[in-house]
Amino acid sequence: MELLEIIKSLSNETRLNILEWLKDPFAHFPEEELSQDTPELGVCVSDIAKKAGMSVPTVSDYLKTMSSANILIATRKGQWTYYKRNEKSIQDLATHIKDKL
Amino acid sequence: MELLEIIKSLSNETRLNILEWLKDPFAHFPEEELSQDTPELGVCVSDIAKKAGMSVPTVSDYLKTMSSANILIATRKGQWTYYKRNEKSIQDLATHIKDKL
DNA sequence: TAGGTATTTAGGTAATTCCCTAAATTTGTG
DNA sequence: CACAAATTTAGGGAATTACCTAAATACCTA
Repeated sequence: MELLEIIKSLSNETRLNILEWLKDPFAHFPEEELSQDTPELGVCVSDIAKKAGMSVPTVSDYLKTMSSANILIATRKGQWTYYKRNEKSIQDLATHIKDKL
Repeated sequence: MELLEIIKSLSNETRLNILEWLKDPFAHFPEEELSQDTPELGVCVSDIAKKAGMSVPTVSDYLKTMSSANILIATRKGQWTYYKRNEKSIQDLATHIKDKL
C-alpha cells in the first residue's frame, strides 16, 4: 500500500472520472462496444479514450499509472487490454485513510 | 467535499508527512516549542517548517493549500498561525472513498 | 507472409507544481 | 512611533505532469 503513489494516481480529473465510469460500464459506455464479459474484464483502452475525449496514448498511460498503483486491474486478451477497478484496493485505501492517515 | 482538491492537497510527500505529524504533535515536535494549548490550536508554521526542513514560505503555502481543502484548520492567535487536523473532514474523505469513489 | 486493428513507447511542448529568496504585511512591545 | 518576530505574498527557476503526434510493437486473420 504505497499511499503517495495511490493518491498521485488519483490526482487528476480524467483519472478520477475513469474510476467512476468503471464502477458501472453499462451506464457509461455504449453497450455495443463493451465486450460480452465486461463485468469480468472491464473496458478496453480505446473505448475509455473515446469516452474521455482524449488521445489513446494519453489514456493508455493514465490506465497504466492507475494499475501500477494497484487501483485498476489490467487484463490482456488478444489485441485488447481491458481495465477494471480493483475494488479491494479501493476499500483498503478507504480503510487506510480512516485508521492510519 | 471537493474530492479532487482534497486529493491534490495530499499528493505530496511533505504534505502527507505534516498530516501525520499533526496526529500527535507531542511525539513529533520539541515539547518546549509547542504552545500550551497545542491540542486545541495545533502547531505554528515555523515549527512545522523546521520539522520539514523546508523554508517557511513553502510550508506556509502547503498549509494554506491543505486548509483550503478543509483537511487542516487554521487558527490565528497573535502573530502565530496554528494548524491542526480537521478530523471530521478526514473521516468524511475515508467514507466518501469507501462509498462513492 | 501481408495487412489491419489495438496498444504501447518515444519524444516533445505547454501547463502545473515544487520550493526557493526577497519584500510586504500583521501583530506585539517598549 | 520604532523595532522585532511570525507569517504571507510576489516572483522566479527547476522539476514534474499533462497530453499530443509519430513510430514501434503485439496480435489477429486471410
